[in-house]
Amino acid sequence: MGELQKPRGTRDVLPEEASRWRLLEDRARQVAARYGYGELRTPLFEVTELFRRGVGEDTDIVGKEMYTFLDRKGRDMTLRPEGTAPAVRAFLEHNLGAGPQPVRLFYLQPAFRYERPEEGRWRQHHQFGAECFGAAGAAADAEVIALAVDFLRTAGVADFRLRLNSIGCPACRPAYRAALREYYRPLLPLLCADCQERFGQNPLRLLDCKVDTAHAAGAPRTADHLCTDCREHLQGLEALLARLRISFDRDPTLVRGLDYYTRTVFELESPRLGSQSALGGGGRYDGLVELLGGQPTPAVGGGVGLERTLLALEAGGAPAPTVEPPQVFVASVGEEYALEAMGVASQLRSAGVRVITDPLGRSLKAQLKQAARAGARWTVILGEELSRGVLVLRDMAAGVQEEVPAGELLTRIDKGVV
RNA sequence: GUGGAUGUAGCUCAGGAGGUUAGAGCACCAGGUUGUGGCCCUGGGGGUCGGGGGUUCGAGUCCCCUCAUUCACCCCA
Repeated sequence: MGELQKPRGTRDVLPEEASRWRLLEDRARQVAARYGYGELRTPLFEVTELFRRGVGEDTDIVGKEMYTFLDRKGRDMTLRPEGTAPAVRAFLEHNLGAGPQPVRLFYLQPAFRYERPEEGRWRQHHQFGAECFGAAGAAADAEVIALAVDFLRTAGVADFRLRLNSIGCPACRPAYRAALREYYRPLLPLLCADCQERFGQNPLRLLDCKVDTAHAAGAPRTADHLCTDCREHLQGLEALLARLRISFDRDPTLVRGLDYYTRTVFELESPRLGSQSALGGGGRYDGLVELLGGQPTPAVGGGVGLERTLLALEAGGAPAPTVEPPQVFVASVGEEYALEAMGVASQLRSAGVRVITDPLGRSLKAQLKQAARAGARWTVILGEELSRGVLVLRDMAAGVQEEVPAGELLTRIDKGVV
């Protein structure tokens, strides 16, 4: 390795892999269109304050994972670590709340988090996300979840699990939080160091402690402490998912690390991915729009990680899509015909044919080898017969060739290639 | 951020408990065919042995540091 390497936790996508990416992105756009979501493109960076307020000061993302820098005028900026806060900002900045509701937006974009990289977790990753503003009912939750599930299915991910929970709302969460504290207080000395901290800051996250699941198992359950509205919302969502034939597991320990969620939270996970198993996730965030300065607006959203989707596809043995090979290789015999080759190639390209030539002045033998390797259906050979106005057209698969008048080349190829 | 593993050609890997010019297969290039590919034969180009420092007469091989990857934790996409 040289001294100049890509930054830690980032990846290069070479042509072969890029075709996988294009396919996946196409699928994402198709699915978004089928659900009526319009594409949103926001800047790669935002003022840091947006994430501090939007994502939450106590979260891991804001606390230790942001790529933050001062610009030349000393303004505090951050590479976007997630998509929801910028979407809300754009929703407000363009006053989308004034138009027809709900407002449905999707994005296909990178996000940046300063974490320790490993397989499945990178410092720059890409998300397909969807946000729905202005719909308070469970139908919107179901729609966003269905969209994410639909995307994974359309992409070809064979098996994944949907986990679902409700973490309540400002009306019922305080009481639940208090109940949790009451339960955990006597256990406090037994908890892991992280959990001792969580106890004070965000007791809900005590639930997804993996160090000691025994404690969480006996803890008060969210479902038993939801207010009537939240309980009905969750029941409504479950009924809708059942109607959509989307199976799910209720998981009372599912909390998620972002502060803005209310009621519904969900995660999609793959059994094939090892420790970074979440393919996607999301939830409802009814308080966020107001928190960022707008009118109270219910909203729900979610995202799916593209890298992890690709990993799950490969783990599931999905075949790699092929790069489109050239249709024609134009070969020439000797330097004197190299110019002619460029001309013929140019003419074919104007007609929309995918053509390559040999820029290295190699032997005909080597050129045919290149043609075969590149997967060209035809090889055009230019040599002395050009003086008679003909060239040689070789069918690479069949291994046969014939002389063709130069003027008929395009029609011959068209017939064969189409 | 914590703990562990790994790091030799483009790729997959050999290099017995330090010893002379670091190897193989595949890939790449050329020749065998003065104008013809996929097979075969012959030859060739490629390596700061991840990087730096140290021990030693001598280090790919031992020690330290560092970088990268990877496994788990943490967290999430």
